[in-house]
Amino acid sequence: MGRPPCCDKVGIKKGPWTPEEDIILVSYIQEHGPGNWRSVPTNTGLLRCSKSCRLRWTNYLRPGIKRGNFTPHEEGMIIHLQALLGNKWAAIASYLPQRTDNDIKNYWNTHLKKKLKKFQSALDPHMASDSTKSFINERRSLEIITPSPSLSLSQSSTTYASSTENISRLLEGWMRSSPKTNNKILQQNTNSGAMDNHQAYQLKAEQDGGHGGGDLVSHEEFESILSFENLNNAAWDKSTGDSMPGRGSQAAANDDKVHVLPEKNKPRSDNNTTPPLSFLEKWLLDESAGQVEEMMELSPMF
DNA sequence: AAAAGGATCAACCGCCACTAC
DNA sequence: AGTAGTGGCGGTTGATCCTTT
Repeated sequence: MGRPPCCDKVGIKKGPWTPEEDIILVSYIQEHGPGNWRSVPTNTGLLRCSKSCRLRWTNYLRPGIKRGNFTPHEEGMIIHLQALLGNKWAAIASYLPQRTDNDIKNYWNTHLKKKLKKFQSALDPHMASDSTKSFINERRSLEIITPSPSLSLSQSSTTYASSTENISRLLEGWMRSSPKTNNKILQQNTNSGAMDNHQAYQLKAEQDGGHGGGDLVSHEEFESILSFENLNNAAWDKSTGDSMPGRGSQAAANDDKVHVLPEKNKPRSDNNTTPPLSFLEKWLLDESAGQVEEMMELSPMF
């Protein structure tokens, strides 16, 4: 007997999410907090599987996600962590809380893998088959005598583009495309309290043409709507008694202690090769992040 | 300008781990 | 201890965009 599907496949919508669906999901989570994904499709009327809702939230909609180009520092962290942990994208993502595991995985597969391959072949054609790990270790032994300045993760995020901005953009485009539907949802959400005053105001303003130029909601304003404080206030602990599962709680604790890996994010117990985290933390944050950066600079092809 | 091929990334799938009963 | 339900993870796919010819 196989495992039953996570949801009834009949009538389940697949494929890219529409702005309308995003709004509904965000509104719901804002009110109830993330978690209990099983009930999300039922309670929202979304024709999506619970997994799909969770994925959409964690990979795209949740606050604190940084999108766009990876900085050299981030690249370095990923290369380093991949060499240490292997393809444990969630574990790697916990060290880069503004990035999702999916993003990191995609970036690795589309960019970094090639870069490293090139770099390895350039170093020594015979080395092409050597593992990234040995390469990194070699670099480490070379660089350890020239320690880099300490790095704080916060400094890597000057070009912060949170999902709140994504959503505000989304709202912007959405309002233009289907004002009728939007009016309906606006009313529903406003009535149900799922949308707060600011959101309602924003939608209304857009509809009234008040933002002719298509200005975005100010970052601070929108951030406050979807901030973790709000989510916490809303119903965080209602969900499962958990703090936000997975990387969310990381983002919430994203100030200066991001390198504390939550229990659920720790590599699975079958991965016994993972070095102690304290070691990793120290190494990555104090020492090595800059090393790979330098490595990038060393090679004209990076 | 159009076609072909490559790159990118959002989303899906299947499996595993954890938890409650 | 066994089972079912749920969430989380990593691999993969496929649609779309971009670049090259």
